[in-house]
Amino acid sequence: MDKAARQRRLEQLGRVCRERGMRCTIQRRAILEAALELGNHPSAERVYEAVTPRLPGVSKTTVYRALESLALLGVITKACHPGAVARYDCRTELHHHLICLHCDSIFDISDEQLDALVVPDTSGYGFEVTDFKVQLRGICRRCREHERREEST
Amino acid sequence: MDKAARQRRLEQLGRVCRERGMRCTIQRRAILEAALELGNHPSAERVYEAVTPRLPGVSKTTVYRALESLALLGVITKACHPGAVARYDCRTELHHHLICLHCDSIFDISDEQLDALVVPDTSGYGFEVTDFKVQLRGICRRCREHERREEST
DNA sequence: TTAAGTGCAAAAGCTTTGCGGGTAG
DNA sequence: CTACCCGCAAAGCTTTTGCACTTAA
Repeated sequence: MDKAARQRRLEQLGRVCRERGMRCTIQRRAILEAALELGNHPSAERVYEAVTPRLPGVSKTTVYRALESLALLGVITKACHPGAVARYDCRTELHHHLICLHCDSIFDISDEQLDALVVPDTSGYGFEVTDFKVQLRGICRRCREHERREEST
Repeated sequence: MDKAARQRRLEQLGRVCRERGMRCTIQRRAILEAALELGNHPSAERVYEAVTPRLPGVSKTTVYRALESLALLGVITKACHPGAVARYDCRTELHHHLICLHCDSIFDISDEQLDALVVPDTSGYGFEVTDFKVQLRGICRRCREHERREEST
């Protein structure tokens, strides 16, 4: 994501905060910035590492709380993946995930056909769909190469 | 899932174990049985509770390890959802998930249109897709009713 | 027989909570 | 000014690990 785009996201944060009566603190701004620069579905831990240099002394608690707040505001979203750690997704536009069942990596993928998916009627379940995401599960390049190397020995 | 179906799954376990040189222990059988009876995407904790009465003294460690093994064997799969705890999915046939962003519940949904989804070419990423799943994200009936009740007060 | 699997206890993460003090609006 | 937010420390959960013992094949 380029600098201008990140700038726009920070402005979005300010706007959304005002709308919801939440504060746009330097911590939240810095944490959003760091998450945007990291890009690829960082864990809270990774974000913490990235924020520390630009905001020395920030606490891990704050990172957790800020990410939760940002997700609540809809500025980022919680990512869904197999495994234990919560991961965050900084892209808000519709996109999908390649999930490696071996190393738990997540890769973004954009595809018009996937976007055009027809969401079925879920009113029978009383369920209100707000969003959808396609998970393509399998093995990533790195893990495949690893496996091949092990087989050849 | 009815008794006959569960029986078939236990036989599947035996078969797959033999193929892969893994043992079909009473623990693994009991843990699979418990997971099948629970049905709805149980956490390791829930499975542990369900196994205990039928296999007193089983350790939580074993439940974790057995679920991991069962997933490795492909007898169950790890579910992917937003939130921290690992969840397991006992249905192996193609199906999709309604995910409540509020309470993290997962509901199964079957839909031919979703099943017919065209998996895009991911060879450019070096990624080999083995499986896919559509996540429809939103708010479940219960959480919606909760919200409505709170608003009216 | 014997390698894979299990139980126990303890450690290792990841995440949340309570509280006093700080600060954006 | 004051309600919201932060940092700290400590607790709470889930999950993993090391090791000696057991057991399925």
